[in-house]
Amino acid sequence: MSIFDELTKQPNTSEELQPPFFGALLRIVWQDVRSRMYKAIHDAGFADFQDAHFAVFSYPLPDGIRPSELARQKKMSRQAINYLITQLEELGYVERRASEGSDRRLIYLSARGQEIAETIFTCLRRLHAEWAEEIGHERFDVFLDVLKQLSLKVQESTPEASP
Amino acid sequence: MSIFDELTKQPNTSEELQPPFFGALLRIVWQDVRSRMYKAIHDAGFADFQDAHFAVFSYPLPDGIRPSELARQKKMSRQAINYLITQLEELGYVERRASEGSDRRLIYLSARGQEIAETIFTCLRRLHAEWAEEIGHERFDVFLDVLKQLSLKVQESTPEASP
DNA sequence: CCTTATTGTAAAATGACTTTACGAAATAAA
DNA sequence: TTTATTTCGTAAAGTCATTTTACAATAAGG
Repeated sequence: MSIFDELTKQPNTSEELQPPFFGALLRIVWQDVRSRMYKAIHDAGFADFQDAHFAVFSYPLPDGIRPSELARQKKMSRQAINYLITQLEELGYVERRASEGSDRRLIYLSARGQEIAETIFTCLRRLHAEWAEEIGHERFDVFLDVLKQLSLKVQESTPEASP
Repeated sequence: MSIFDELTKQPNTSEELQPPFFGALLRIVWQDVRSRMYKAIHDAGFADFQDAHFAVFSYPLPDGIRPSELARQKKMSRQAINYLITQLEELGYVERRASEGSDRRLIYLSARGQEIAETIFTCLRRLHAEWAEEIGHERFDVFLDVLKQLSLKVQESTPEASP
C-alpha cells in the first residue's frame, strides 16, 4: 500500500495514521483548542467576539504596543491590524492610549479585554488539567516540553515571528 | 506576578511560557508546518496552489467523495466547497467523475493533484526526520503518540470532525 | 405514488483581508 | 538645522473566501 493510498482512504474509526502525518494531528488538536477557547469566550458572555479577533487576542497579548509593531508581530498588514483594533475598540475590548510623554497612542487591553484574556487562560488551564489526567502527567509533560522545544526552534528559524 | 502579566509581557528571547499556554505553542508549530507545506508545494512548481486549497488538500484527501459529504467533512458549506472544487478543477488538481452506474459525480484528485499530495508527504517526512533527530527519537515518539491520542479523543468528542 | 429531505448551483451579500495612496511624523543625512 | 528618506497611521477601493438566500433536480421515506 503506497503512502498515497494510505492518506487517500477515508478514515476508519480504528485506523492509525503513519508517521509523516503529524500535520493532520497538529491541525486537529489545534482546531479543538481554538474552538474550545472560542466557546469559552462566548459562554462567558462575550458574544460579539469574533474568530478573527484571535489575531489580536493571542500570545503575546498587546500591552502598550504600537499598531505597526503589532502588525509585524502578528504578520499582518498595518491596515488589517488597524481594522481589527478599530473593531475591538468599538466593542470595548482594547484601547488606544497615549503613554507618558505626548508619544503616539499605544494599544492596550481594556478591563473587559482582560476579562476575555482570563477566560482564555481558565479554559486552557482546565484543558491542561483534563488532558494531563487523561494522558498521564509524565507523558503529557514530555509532550509539552517537546512542543516548547519545537516552537522555539521554529521561531528562531523564522525571525520576527511570535503570534 | 499574575497570570495576566505573564502573558501580557512582550516575549524575551529566553522567556519560558507557563503551563496553560500550550495553545500558543500548538499554534506556532502548526503554522510552521503549514507554511512549510505551502512552500514545498510552490517550490515543486505548483505556483497556482492557494492557501485556501488546503481545505481540500488535507487529511483525508478526497478520493471518490460526494461534494456535500466533503463539505460536511471539512466543516464548510456546500457552496464554499463547491467554489474551491471548481477552482481546483480548473487548475487541474481535482476531477469530478461519475463512478460505476450513472451515479452522481464524485470528487477525485487528478494526477497532478496526486503530485501535490506526494509533495506534501515528502515535506512532512523530511520534517519528521529533522525534528526526530533534533528532539531525540524516543521523546519525539512520545510526542507523536500523545498527539495521536489527543486527536482521537478530540474527534470522538466532536462527532463528524476530521479535517 | 406522494411527500419530504437532500443535493448541487447560482446570485448576492458579508467579512477579512490586500493594494494603492497619501499626508504627517520620525529618523537619518547633509 | 535643513533636507531627504523612511516609517507611520489611515482611508478608500479592490479581492478573495465564505455565508446567506434561493431554487430546481434528485433521492428517500412513507
